[in-house]
Amino acid sequence: MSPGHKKGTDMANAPQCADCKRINEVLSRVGDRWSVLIVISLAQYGKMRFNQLKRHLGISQRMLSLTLRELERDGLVSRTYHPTIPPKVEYDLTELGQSFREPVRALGMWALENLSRIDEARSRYDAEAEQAKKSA
Amino acid sequence: MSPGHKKGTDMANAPQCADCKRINEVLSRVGDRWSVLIVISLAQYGKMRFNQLKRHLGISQRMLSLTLRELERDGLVSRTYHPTIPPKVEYDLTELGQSFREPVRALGMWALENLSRIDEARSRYDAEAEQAKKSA
DNA sequence: CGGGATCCACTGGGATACTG
DNA sequence: CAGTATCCCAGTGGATCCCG
Repeated sequence: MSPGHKKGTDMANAPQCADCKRINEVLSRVGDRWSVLIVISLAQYGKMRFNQLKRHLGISQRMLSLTLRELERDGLVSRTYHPTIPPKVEYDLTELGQSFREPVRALGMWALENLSRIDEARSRYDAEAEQAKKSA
Repeated sequence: MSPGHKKGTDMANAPQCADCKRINEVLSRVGDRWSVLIVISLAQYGKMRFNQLKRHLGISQRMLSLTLRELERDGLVSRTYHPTIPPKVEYDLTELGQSFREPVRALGMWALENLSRIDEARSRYDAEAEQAKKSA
């Protein structure tokens, strides 16, 4: 397989619990940043073209192409090629991709709602760490 | 900061849309595999000790320690140190961590339900790719 | 037991440059 | 326009050894 882009952990022979392995497997598939962002974009705007996605996401065309292929392979995204000149390719969510929107949105909403709280916790933590360092 | 573990993309000066940046930021925080798995474990079993988590997840102690610190910093996990001999440290979810369970569970459920469908799509895709290669 | 410090391999991912 | 192919660096993360 091409350079870069290979997912999943193997960790020699991880003796972990079956559930974790399962979930791990799952996250390895659709869990990366770009996949999620692509799905969200398509969900929001419908059919999109390659460069349109590229500009919208601020993703390098390498990662876009790689990730789109994976998503197509996983059956979340459909790719339609129009052999015109210049060529035109449109990407869209499949049924499966659509069904993925909900959980993703839930996670996104939580994140948006709690980002500030996380930031607070961080500064608090960092401040305390700073204190601890001074009294050394 | 210590070796390894730094999240987030910068992509030079990504001209992407604000939403995407925001979501990206969010995913950078609590979006990695280990964070999710740790939260799930704690959610399921309650307070857990270091090596207990380690064994349960099949995670290297380096990543466990790193990830736990991040989670504590982000205010999702609490750390209680018992200065006994031998020492005993317990990790648990905070309120914020608890609230994170729901969206995570939603995602997990979707994944579990659709894993087989993804697998199907994959073999289909791979088979077709194989075909295409033969007629070359 | 609960980590910190090192070392090292692999991979994610950006920057070109080239093709159809 | 829609990619593919290279190159290459930085970050991720496992393995080890060590210490209180």
